[in-house]
Parts: sequence; C-alpha cells; structure tokens
Amino acid sequence: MFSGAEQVAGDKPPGRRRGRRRDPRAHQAIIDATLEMLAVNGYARMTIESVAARAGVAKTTIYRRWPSKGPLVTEAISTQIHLGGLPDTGDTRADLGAFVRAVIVVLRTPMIRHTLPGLAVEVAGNPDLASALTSHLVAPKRARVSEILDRAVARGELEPDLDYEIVLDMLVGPVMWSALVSGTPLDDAFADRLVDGVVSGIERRPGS
Amino acid sequence: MFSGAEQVAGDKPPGRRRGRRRDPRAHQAIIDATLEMLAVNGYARMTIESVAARAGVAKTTIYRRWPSKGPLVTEAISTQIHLGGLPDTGDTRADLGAFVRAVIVVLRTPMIRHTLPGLAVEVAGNPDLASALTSHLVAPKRARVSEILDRAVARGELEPDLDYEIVLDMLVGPVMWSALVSGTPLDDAFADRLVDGVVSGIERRPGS
Amino acid sequence: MFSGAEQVAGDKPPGRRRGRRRDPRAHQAIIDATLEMLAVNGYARMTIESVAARAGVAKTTIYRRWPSKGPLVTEAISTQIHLGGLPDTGDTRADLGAFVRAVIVVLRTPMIRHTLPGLAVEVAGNPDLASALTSHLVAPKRARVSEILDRAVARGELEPDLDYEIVLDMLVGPVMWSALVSGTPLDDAFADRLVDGVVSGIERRPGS
Amino acid sequence: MFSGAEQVAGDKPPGRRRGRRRDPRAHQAIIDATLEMLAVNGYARMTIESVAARAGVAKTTIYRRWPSKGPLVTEAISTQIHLGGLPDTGDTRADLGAFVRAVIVVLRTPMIRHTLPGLAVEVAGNPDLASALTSHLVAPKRARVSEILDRAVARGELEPDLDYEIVLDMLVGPVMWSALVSGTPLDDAFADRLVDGVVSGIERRPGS
DNA sequence: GCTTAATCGAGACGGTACGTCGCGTCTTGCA
DNA sequence: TGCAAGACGCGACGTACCGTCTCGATTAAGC
Repeated sequence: MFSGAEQVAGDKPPGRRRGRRRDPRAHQAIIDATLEMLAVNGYARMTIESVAARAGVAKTTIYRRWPSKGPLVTEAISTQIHLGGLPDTGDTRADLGAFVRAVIVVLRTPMIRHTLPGLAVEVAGNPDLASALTSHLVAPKRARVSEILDRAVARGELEPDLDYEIVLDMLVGPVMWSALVSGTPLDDAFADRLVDGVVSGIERRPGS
Repeated sequence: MFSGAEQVAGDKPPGRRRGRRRDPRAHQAIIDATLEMLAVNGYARMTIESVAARAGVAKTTIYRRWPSKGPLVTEAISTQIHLGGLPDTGDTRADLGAFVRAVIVVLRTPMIRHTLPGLAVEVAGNPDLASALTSHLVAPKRARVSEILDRAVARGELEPDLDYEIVLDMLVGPVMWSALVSGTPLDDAFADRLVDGVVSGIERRPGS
Repeated sequence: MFSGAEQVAGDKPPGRRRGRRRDPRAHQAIIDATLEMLAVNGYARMTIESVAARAGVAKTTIYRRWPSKGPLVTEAISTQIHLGGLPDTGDTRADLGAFVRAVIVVLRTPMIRHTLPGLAVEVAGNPDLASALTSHLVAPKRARVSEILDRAVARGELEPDLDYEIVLDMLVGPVMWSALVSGTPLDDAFADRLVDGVVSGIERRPGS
Repeated sequence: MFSGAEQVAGDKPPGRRRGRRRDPRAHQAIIDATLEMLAVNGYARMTIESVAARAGVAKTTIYRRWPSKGPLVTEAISTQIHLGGLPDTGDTRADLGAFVRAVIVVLRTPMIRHTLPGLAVEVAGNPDLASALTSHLVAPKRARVSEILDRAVARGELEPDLDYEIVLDMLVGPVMWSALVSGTPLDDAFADRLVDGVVSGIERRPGS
C-alpha cells in the first residue's frame, strides 16, 4: 500500500561520483545537533545556523544534504520514532491499547512535542515534505494498526469491510489533539477510554 | 465550567485611563489586514511588517496591542470562527454529524488551514497563548457538544457518567489530524463514518 | 555691540494671555533634568523623552516651550556658564591669563565637555541657534576680553588699531581645540604658554 | 613621535584568514556613498541605511566593517584631507601662512564643515575614536608644522626649546573655532593676521 | 458664577532608523 | 570534489525616539 521508498534527504542522484566523498561523521553530527536544538528550542526557534555551529560543521555542508529545515527535521526525528514491537495478545482492545500507549509515549517526549506542530506548518505548504513525513511517520503506524485489525477481522470481531483509514484517524487524531491543543492528560486511562470508545462506541447498549 | 472571559490581547487593565485612547479603527484595520495576509501567505510567511503596511498603521501600533504574532493571529481568527446555530433534531447521530460537518467547514477555509498549524507551533511553547486559544476556540465547541450529549443522556441514549471530554477529543481530533497530517479527505462521508464509529464503535454486533 | 535680547526659548508672543499660565516649576524642572541628562549621557544621547520622564513632565510641556533639542540645551547650559568677575591687575598678561583660566574651568566641567560639540553640530545647520549661542556664550566672553584690551591700549601696551576679534579667536580657539580634539592638557601651564605666545609671539627677540 | 599606523576601521586581526575575503569594491562604494551623504545632509542627518542604499550594499556589510557611524565617517573624510605639499620659502611667516591657508581650504569644504562638529560629538564620548581621529587628521598637520618650525629654529629665528604643541594649537585652534562657532570670516586676511599674531605677538614693540 | 481659553499629565499615533538575526548563496584555501 | 570559514544581499525583527495629536482635569481672566 505504501512503498516506503521516498527520499527524506540528500542522497546524491545515482550518477558517477568523483572527488572527495561526503563525510558520514558530518552527517551524524548534524542529525545529533538538530535533535539537541529541537529539544532545547523547539521547531520554530531552531536555526540552521545554530545546528551548524553545534555540529562543528559549515552551513554549506548542511545545505548540500538537505534543501531546508523541514526535511532535515523530518529525518532527524524519524530516527527517534520507533513504536517498538507490539505484542499479539489475541485481544483487540489490548492490542489497540498497546498501540495507543506507544503513540502516547512518543508524543510525550519533549522534543517530539516541540517539533511536530512546527513540521505541520511546513507540511501545510509543502506537498513533498508532506509525503515524506507521511511515509516515514504515518505509514509505519498505519501498518501496525492494519495488522491488529487484520487479526481481529480474522477472529470475526470486526466487519471485513471496515474502513481502516478512519480507524487510524480515530486512534491517532485524538491523541495528537490532546497533546497539542485540548490538553486532556495523556495517560493510560485516556488510552483505555479512547480504545473503549472506538471499539464499543459511546452508545448505551441494551444488555450492558 | 469555562468562563470564556480571558483576554486574548491588548486590553489595558481597567484602572484609570488617561491620555489619548486607542483608536478602534486602527484595531479593526489590523485584524482585517492580518486575516488578509494569513489567507495569502499562511502563518509562517505572514509578517508584522506587511500587516502594518496593509492596515495603514505603524508597526508600533501593532506592538502596543499585541506582544507578538501568536496572540494577534489568535484574536484575528477567533473573530472568524462561528460554528453557527446547531439544530436539535432529536437524533444524536444527526446532531453530532451536524457538529462535525460544521467543524470541517471551518477547517476547509484556506485561511484557517494555512493558519492553524502555525498557531500550534506557538502554542507548544507558550502556555498563555495556549489558554487563550483554548478559551476562544475550543471552549465554544465543547459547549456545543455538551448540549448535544446532555440531550442524548436525557433521552436515555447515553450513559449518564459518560466522559464528555474524551468524546470531544474523539470528534475533533480525527478531523484536525486529517486536515493537517493524514490527508484523509474531509467530506460528508468522513463525517458520517466518524460519527458512526464514535457512537456505535467499530466492533461487530451480534445482531447486526 | 550685542543686545543680549534674543530669545533663547519659548516666551509667548506679546498678545493678550488668557487661561492657565505656564507653570514656572515645570520650566525649572525641565532645565534641571536637561542638565542632569547632559552630564550623564552627553549631548548626542540625551533625549527629550528622558528629560520629560526625569522632570516628571509631559513631552508636550517641553515642546510648548522649546522647538527642539538645540535651543533647550542652549538655555540649560547658558544658566551654568558664568565667567565670574575678572580682576583688573594692571598687568595685561595676568588679566588675560585669568580670562583663559576661567574659560578652561568652564570647559573642564564634564557636562560642558559632553555638550559643546553636540551644540556645534546643531549650530552648523541652524543659523538661529547659532546666533542664540553666540549671544549667550560668546558675546560675554568677548566683552571681558574687550575690557582687558581696552585697558592695555590705554596703558600704551597695545596698538590702538588692534583687531580684537582675532585676539579673542587666538585665546579661545586653542582652548576649545585642546579640549575637544588635540588633547593637550588644559592646565595653568597651558594658559601661561598660550597667553605668552599671544602677547609676545613665538619669534626670537634680539634682546632676549 | 606619532606612528600613524593605527587602524581606523574594520581590518581583521592579522591571524589566519579563511573563508571569503571582504570585497574591496564594497568597501570603496561605502566610503564614496558616505561622502556623498555627508555632503548632502551633514553628519547628524546621515544614516547608515541611506549609505547602504546609495552604495548598493547590505546594511550588514557596513556593520561588519565599522561598528558605528563615527569610525565610518572618520575613515571617509580622512581619505579627503590632504594638505598637499607645502613649499619651503625660507620665510617662516610665509610657510606658516601657507599651512594655515591649507587648513582653511579644507575647513571651507561644505562636506567637511557639515561633518567635523558631528565627529567632535562622537569623539567626546569615545576615546578610541578620538585617537583614530587624532592619528589620521591631526598628526599629519603636526608633522607639517614641525618641519616648518625645525627650519626656522635652524635659521635661528626661533628658540630651540619652543613648545611645538602649543604652536600647533595656536594655529589650528582659532581656525576651527572661527569655522564652527565664532563665525569670523576665514579668508587670507584672517590667515595673515593669525600668523602675524602667533609669530610677533600682539604686544607693541618699542622699535616698531 | 459662568464661560472660555490655555496648560498640565498621560499616552496613543504615524514615522524613521536603529542594530541584530537568520536566511540561502557565494568565494577561498586546504585536504 | 568536500569541507570549514566566513562575506554577501536580503528581509524582517522588535525597540527607541521623534514630533504631533487627542484626552480629561486644572486653573485663571473676562464677562
């Protein structure tokens, strides 16, 4: 469904390469410095200039690899987001709960919290960045949820024609919204109530 | 529950006012110019300088009222967001659907779409702005949903101890998420599926 | 020779006056504050705004009396410059020496030293101010020197057709120049050498 | 006695220079533009902004080289002041007269007249600038006068222990004073009377 | 006493220029 | 070629003062 093959950043096009090769230590130093500056200042106040200084690298060395702030940050934070292995418990609620909790853990990282909305700004006016971000950050989550839902469908707990997209939106959207705007505390109770709502609905059941 | 009385910007404390009063026409011209520049350039590329020029006002006149871009934009867009009157159809799904559609209409405005993520950046590092934004933009929505849920509880369709907060998060979060990041098309079908999911859950029902 | 009747500042034209009279305490407070700010910051960094604040007075109250910084400062420092009574010793060198020393005393006041060149800037582009400054600061000195020279002529020590103007320039110019630019120390030795040079010339005399 | 080697501005310390070198054309364009703006507006109304615009250069390029207006102007006008070769006539009065007339020519240049008092303001509060100004503008004059006096001493016309400093002050001070404040016309007659006064004194001579 | 006019403090207003920051591009000399 | 260094043109920042203009509150003088 999603190729996962997009470039986030600065690999040279395939043509023959001559002359001095790019220093991989510079690359890593830049990524590290980017993460540091993001954690300290947040997205809006992070500057290429400060990243270069922190990394002990010339500005040109950064611009040679990434065209602008957005892709650099995307690559930097994509190195930090691993949902980790999610268990197959055989219980849909438990599986989805584990997923939501994993997302919450990521969003509670100060660096991530400082950074994501800034990325969203860029995304709003930059389709290339949008697809890069999507493929690196959203697609993997989508895959996780798809697996969980596939298993639930196989167990007969969910309708086979369920719209997976909207389920993902219903699980991730509220978490993001709470993290960024509404301020609802992001804890295990939140995760449970959310999963419960998504699975069972809020409607009163005759037999409950 | 929510007073709604916070100041977004530049009202002087009520104490004795002496000297020339602030010109309300300047105030309005600034708000109008801000909205124009937001629509044209989006949040990140909107500059105070251009707003001042467009409004025919000195930069200092803007800084005298708002300390920075964030609060100015908050006030400007808060003048533009009216969910309008929501009908009482007697049907919970229909009422919530009308609410979600109203939110979608707002988020599809180009100006709003250009602006909200930028605001989110500021919010991430500025608690004052966060509470201002919450009280002006989020609280009114919360009130609308509360009314709908109150009526549904009264009809016996929902449990009386339902957590309203999370319902709001579940309705608004996915819409914001889709608008900003995931790119799921925001149309009536989306609204219907979302409301359906929230009300009934995704779980397969014995009798369905 | 010089009337001394020029206006330095803001007396109203003679016409009938009704309404509230100008507060002389405000006038004095402004002059005092001006002198303070001059002493602290020098001419260039003195601002009308700071003078108003220091004097506890509105800016308009200053502008009502003085059209700009130059005349205000002129009036302020002209209250500070009194050469004092110069003695008639019967000895031309002693008399002129006393005059030069008095000028030196004035120019060594920090406030004066900070202020005079700034005034010169204004003077360079403002003939009205130039004549005000001349009449308040230069004319009195001229008068003093004229008296001394008159007495010397009467004693037969100087030629009757001596050009008084250039003598004044030769006495005051070097002192100003040393104070502002060349940095030659302004002490009694300087005064003595200067007077000696002016009176006797630098030329070697046969009989000396 | 005076090295003449002080820096007026913006030369980097001698250490290893890496990176792009400063563009000498920009340097020259800035100096030229500065002189133009000085001639038109005088010191006080000359702005860095207008100089940058006139020179076709970014403001930062100016600030990179000169910390402020004072040193910039000092360097600019120091390129304009050449007393020219002074003749050795064998006659002390003629030599000094030529020197004074050369100074007068410089001070009658509109740009110089507009500029010098402004510089004096800066000098009054900035010792670094003072020494720069001294070494570039005053020291060369001092050298000229020294040569003239040396020759006169060699001819036996002046005492060998004459204080050269005060002679310089006595020649330059009155000219500056007349130019800036007293308003005595600066013409050849002034030069003659001044030199005569300095050489012979104002005192009546028995045999004259 | 009432009117009228000027002054007072405070402070908003349209401006101009400031000096700084960061951008993304462009040399320069070494590796 | 890559790289560190750093100058460059540029755009915007947020601030400081400028000199002018309301305001409401005093404070006389003339009616």
